[in-house]
Amino acid sequence: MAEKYDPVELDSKWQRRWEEARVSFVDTSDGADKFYMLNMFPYPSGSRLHVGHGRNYILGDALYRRERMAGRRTLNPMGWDAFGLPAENAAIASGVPPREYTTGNIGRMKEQLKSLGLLYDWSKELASCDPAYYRWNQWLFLRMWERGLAYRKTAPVNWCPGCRTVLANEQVVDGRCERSGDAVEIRDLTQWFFRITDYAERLLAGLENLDWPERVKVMQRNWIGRSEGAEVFFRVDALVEPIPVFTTRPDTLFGATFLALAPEHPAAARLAERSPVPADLSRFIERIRRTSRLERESDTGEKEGMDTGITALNPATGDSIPVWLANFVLPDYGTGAIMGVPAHDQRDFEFARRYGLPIRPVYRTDDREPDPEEMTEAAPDGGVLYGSGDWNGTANGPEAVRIANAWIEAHGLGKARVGYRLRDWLISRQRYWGTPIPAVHCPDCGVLPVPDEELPILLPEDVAFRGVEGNPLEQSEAFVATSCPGCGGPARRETDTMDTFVDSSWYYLRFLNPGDTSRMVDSQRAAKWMPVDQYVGGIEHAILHLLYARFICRVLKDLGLVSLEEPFARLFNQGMITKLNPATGKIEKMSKSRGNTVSPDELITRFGADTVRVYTLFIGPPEKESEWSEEGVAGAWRFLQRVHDVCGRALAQPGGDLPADSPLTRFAHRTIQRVSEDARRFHFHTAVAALMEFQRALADAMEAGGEAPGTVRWGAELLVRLLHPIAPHLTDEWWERFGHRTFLVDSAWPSFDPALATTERVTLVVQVNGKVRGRLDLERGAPEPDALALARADKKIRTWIEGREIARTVYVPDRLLNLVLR
RNA sequence: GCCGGAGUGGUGGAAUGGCAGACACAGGGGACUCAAAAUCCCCCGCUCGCAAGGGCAUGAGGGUUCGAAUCCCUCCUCCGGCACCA
Repeated sequence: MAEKYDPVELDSKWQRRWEEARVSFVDTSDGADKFYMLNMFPYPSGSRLHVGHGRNYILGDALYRRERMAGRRTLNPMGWDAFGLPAENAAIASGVPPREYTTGNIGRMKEQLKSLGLLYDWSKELASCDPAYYRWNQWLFLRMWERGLAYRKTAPVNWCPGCRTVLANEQVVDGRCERSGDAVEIRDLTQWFFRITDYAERLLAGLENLDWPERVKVMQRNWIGRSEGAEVFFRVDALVEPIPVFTTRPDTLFGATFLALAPEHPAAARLAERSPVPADLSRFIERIRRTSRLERESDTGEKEGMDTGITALNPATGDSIPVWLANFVLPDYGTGAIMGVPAHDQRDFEFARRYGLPIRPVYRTDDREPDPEEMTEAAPDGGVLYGSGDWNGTANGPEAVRIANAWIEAHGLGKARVGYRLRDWLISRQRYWGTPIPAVHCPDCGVLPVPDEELPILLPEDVAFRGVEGNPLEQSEAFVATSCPGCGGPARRETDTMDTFVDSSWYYLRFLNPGDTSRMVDSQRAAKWMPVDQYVGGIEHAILHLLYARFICRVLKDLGLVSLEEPFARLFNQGMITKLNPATGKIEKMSKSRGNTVSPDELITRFGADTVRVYTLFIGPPEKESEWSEEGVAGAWRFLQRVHDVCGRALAQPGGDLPADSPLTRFAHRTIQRVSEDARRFHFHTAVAALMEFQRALADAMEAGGEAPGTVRWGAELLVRLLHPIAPHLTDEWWERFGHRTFLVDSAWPSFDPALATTERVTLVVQVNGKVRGRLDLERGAPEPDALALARADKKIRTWIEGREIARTVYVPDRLLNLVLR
């Protein structure tokens, strides 16, 4: 009987050995056979990892080990997305300084990752809160500023009263702060932005050839939200300059019966002044502006507006049309002003009906002109243009838009234009724990960039958090007081810090030269190692992080630092782990706040890391969500016990030569094929199933005897090799006991002989009229006549075909014979 | 509302045009044991039948095909994303 399987001892033994041998170290100055594998770097939170987090890392490590065994020089680095609000909130709650808090969390989290047997190249570890890292955020910011890609503007912004900071649009979910859940207010503040909209077209085009999940690409496409149309100028009484309007339907220009501006529109206040009812309009503007984003968005049905009493000119018809202010016109999309075409736009229709504005159809079908009086909703697309001058008779569609655009341009009334839903990236945060923005405010010279030589602008560490209102950096006179880089006079530093998504938008490059003090990116190493070949992380980053990273990579390309636009060649999003929430009685995503977490720590102590890994990978297809089961863990444990046991018995067998052809060797080759294909698709759950079957076959063969000497031993060694990416500790142990002196990650992934990955005999399914009526055992590759003869002779099948004519046979060799009667 | 994805035993799931339910979990039975634990073996979709065997079954309905969980159409449900985007 083999000795007891003691996983805890094996865990510590092999984790120590791997670390001592620096088994995961990669020299990135050499790019030969490179494979860059990357898990999204985590935020080092104060709570322990649960098995839901574990899935991401275990999957990554299995892929990494498998890629190593396939012979690639695989880089698998890890770092820390270490800036962010929780550390600052902890400082406010408990007084622990953010750096101390963060450093402590990193230490604990690193130990936890190691306890799962994950092999990261820790020599490249980085943390975004390290000045050696964030100084390059500042450097990048300055380069972007020089190029007009970073700029300041006063804008109505999303303000989270709970976090006391501005949020990006992406961080507002259902009108609430994605982090704290507070209702978001609208405030006017001067903020720093990155001009991501300049890159909208390139970001959209780049999606085409990415090997990414389709759903993520679709989400990004929708987020960028490209639409083709035209910008048309409307002359307005009482204003000198015309109001530009963006429309995707320039072909309906003759049907525009009113103009509507967002209350936030720059011209709205001036229109109010010159209107017959200035006070009413001012109140309306104020009321809409103060409305929180939540209310304005939840208010989907209520379209509200106010007539300015001023008129504009429809440039196509020459008619006077009223100018309104309306709450459904968004200030930050298009031009913040629309032409209202009630006959052909549902929103405009509802607005026109509510306020009695004229409705003028411009498309008709089959000689029937729609009667505005009878319309209950905007007309559906279709028909041909009428009442539209030269455009009359054109069918609804792209051609009509083309004709309209040409006419508008020819008459100098506007131009064809592409609009995007995407808005510029607001990067200012009125918080402490982030990268200081390297700008200086001088009373004489204005806002000036910090000279490169002064970088990094260090975050002061002696700042008070408890009982402090506003941005803590403003409290630090030592930080704020400086001299102007222009005139040398007294000046004040910018106290906003950068959104932490800036940190995570280029860290994948920094793993190639983490300690480099002379430059942000090592272009030569980047040329050798980029792109990341396989990126693994949660679907929750489908838009934010992944879009920003693709943007910054393009900026770095334009700066000449890298030569590629797409940083992540392949992306994989693992599904969440769910579990019953005792509070709600529902199956929900595992999270600390829901109180339904399972800690890997206890499981590792009881069963060892390999059991946690096997079960996590076995639980289901990794791209889907899966429910955690305590009982399932025990099943994984039993499997590893059996592997241990079968290896123990195989050790007593003679080792040696490649075994001869036998049922077991054929099953083994088939298993290599299955596991290899499954691993390529990340389907470790079916790979584990195949290995469970193989383990059983091996044990049965041992029991039965009859295999040639050496075959069983060879099979056990094969089992250990195939199982290594999934259960590394147990398998490295047995690899050593079997007399090998290498680590399994440094051994070759087994290859199979296609001729042996099949059985010699096959079970042929015999169908009669498509229904299974029997099975035949015959030699692989048997010709159809042989199979047919056997089928006719079969007693069971005969009863089904007796006395009837076979009209047709369908024969799929080695699989199926279908007899179609009559 | 629009755009994606999914729906298979008691449960997680397998099979992506060719034997539906691999592999597990739970459950039932048995072996070993003084006993228990552990371990091992057998059974395990529904239904008719003593049995041999038959019928039904992959959310619902229809279609294509010799053959459909898989492809197509309509509908239902659930999950995710977006949502006055002009």
